[in-house]
Amino acid sequence: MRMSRLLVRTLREAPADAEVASHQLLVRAGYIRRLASGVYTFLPLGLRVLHQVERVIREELDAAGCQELLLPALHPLELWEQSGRAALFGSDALPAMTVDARGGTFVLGPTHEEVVTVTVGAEVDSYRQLPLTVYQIQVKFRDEARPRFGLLRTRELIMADAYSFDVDKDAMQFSYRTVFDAYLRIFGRLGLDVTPVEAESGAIGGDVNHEFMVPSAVGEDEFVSCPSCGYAANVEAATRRLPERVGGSGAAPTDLVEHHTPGRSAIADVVAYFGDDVTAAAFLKSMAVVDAEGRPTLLLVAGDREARLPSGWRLFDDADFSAHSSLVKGYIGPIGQQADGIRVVADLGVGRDGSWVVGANRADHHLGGALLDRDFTVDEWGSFAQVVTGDHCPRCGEAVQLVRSVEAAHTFQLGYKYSEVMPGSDFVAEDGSEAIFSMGCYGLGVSRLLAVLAEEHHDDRGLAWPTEAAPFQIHLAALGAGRSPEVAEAADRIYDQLVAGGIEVLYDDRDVSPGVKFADADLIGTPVRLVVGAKGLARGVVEWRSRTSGEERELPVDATVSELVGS
RNA sequence: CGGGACGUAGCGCAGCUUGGCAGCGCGCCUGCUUUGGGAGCAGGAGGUCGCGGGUUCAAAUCCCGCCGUCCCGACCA
Repeated sequence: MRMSRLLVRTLREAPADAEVASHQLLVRAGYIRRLASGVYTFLPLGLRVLHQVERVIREELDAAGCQELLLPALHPLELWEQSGRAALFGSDALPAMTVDARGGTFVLGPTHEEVVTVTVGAEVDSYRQLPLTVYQIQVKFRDEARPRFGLLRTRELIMADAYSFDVDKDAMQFSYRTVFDAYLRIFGRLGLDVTPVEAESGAIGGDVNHEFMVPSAVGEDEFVSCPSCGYAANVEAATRRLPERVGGSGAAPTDLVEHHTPGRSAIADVVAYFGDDVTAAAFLKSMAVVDAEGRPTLLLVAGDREARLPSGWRLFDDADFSAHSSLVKGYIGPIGQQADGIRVVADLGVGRDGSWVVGANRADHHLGGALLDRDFTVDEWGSFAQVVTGDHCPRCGEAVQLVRSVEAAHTFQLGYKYSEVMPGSDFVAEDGSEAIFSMGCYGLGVSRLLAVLAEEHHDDRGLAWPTEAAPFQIHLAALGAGRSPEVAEAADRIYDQLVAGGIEVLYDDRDVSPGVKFADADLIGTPVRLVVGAKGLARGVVEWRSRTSGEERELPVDATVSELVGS
């Protein structure tokens, strides 16, 4: 590609709406442009990187035995009603993406489990056709409340999503592992340091699932990592263990004392009421929730910890509160809850010795001196506090640390979640009985990967793409070609021969000063820069330079092409 | 959805407090000179000052409403 013809304009300054390095550089180097908040155009350079990433994905998924297809981006709303997710997505997200057209109401597809299940279900009638894993690379739409950081969090995004169909759970787990491994190879080839972590499944559903995390300061996720045993889990799913108890505190039992605490329902406010002698750790945070089975539950966590709501649990809404008069919003406490049919579950940390300050279940009042087992009881113990750095690994007990990261992919063992609700998911099993698919699904954020790659591979001068993702392999710059026919002739010849040799070359044939060419080459970030100039030509060489390492070599003019094409 | 900030030429910004000819740098066009790390000189084009309303002799500037954009939080398939 001759740069004089390429649709690219590099910017010396980043636009004011770009906050993080990846966003600034992708815009400055002319890869992307914003059309609306969270909606981006891929200019030719950006599209080339996108195609490179897609190529790696296709090669690895194809090699793993997956088949590519393309599902519609527009889904009949009925499909979402059949799966029950139209309601699950709530009152705003899905309706915001519905389109009324002649022929019905459609949804701008946010994800494709429903469509793929009915599609494959219509084609597969026998176990002989299984196992089967299909994938697509497709645009998805999400009613993103807050688009952020350029391509990292958008309302329209490109995703590679695979779906496996198997005869039973064991076979599904084998397929899961196959795609899982393919994803690891994809990230490896793209030069990304990825950690698979245990995660919550959210609205996709299913049992076992993993997020593929790339550690990054701009990440919106955090995962818990154990340097000792390798345990890794999203903070939303991570659990901890308490160290062995060495003995009771010996603290004397205290009396239950009522305190008048009007308007102080937040822990920090109550702590302020008590002053310096009591810390947040002495308060019992009591949250009214509905657990995954729909049971009204009181969740207890020490006041200095954040609670972690397991998947499927939700906070009380106003209707729940009016149905349970024993729970007074803002002044909830555990005392006597079982009598009102409320199950009490507590984080392990609540098992410590000593007294607690608790809500009095009476407006504007708290109780001090509450003791476990004397004043309140716990029906079930677990790890319900959000894990923090220094907590103990649930597997090996060593101290864990938190790692900020970007979620690059998410894989799920769905099992029968979709096949039992979507029509056509049945097939005849080997023994002649009727069975339904055991499924897995695997999403990889393709457009987001551009941001992650740019974030991880850049310096203060610009981007520095890994070879597999680079828009071009070689950036060829001719210096002063306008006043030196020899330079122009040599550069043209090298360009033609490199292209003939199958190498993707960006040829800077523009009539601009050397400084501009060097600066643009650094900004655009092609792995190798070749410079043809009068200086080098006089000594019979062209200059080779690595964008990432800065290494420089001189190649004989006549051997340049053969050396580069050969390697 | 809650909190905050911003909106002036393609990009980055000043001007607004105290109302009075719409500016600067980069980029763009023409010419000449220059040419190994974002060149110099000369000339030029480009604006509904986000939109609507109000106050005023006069509004980029003051007031009201709306829209858009970014940041923090909530949410996140």
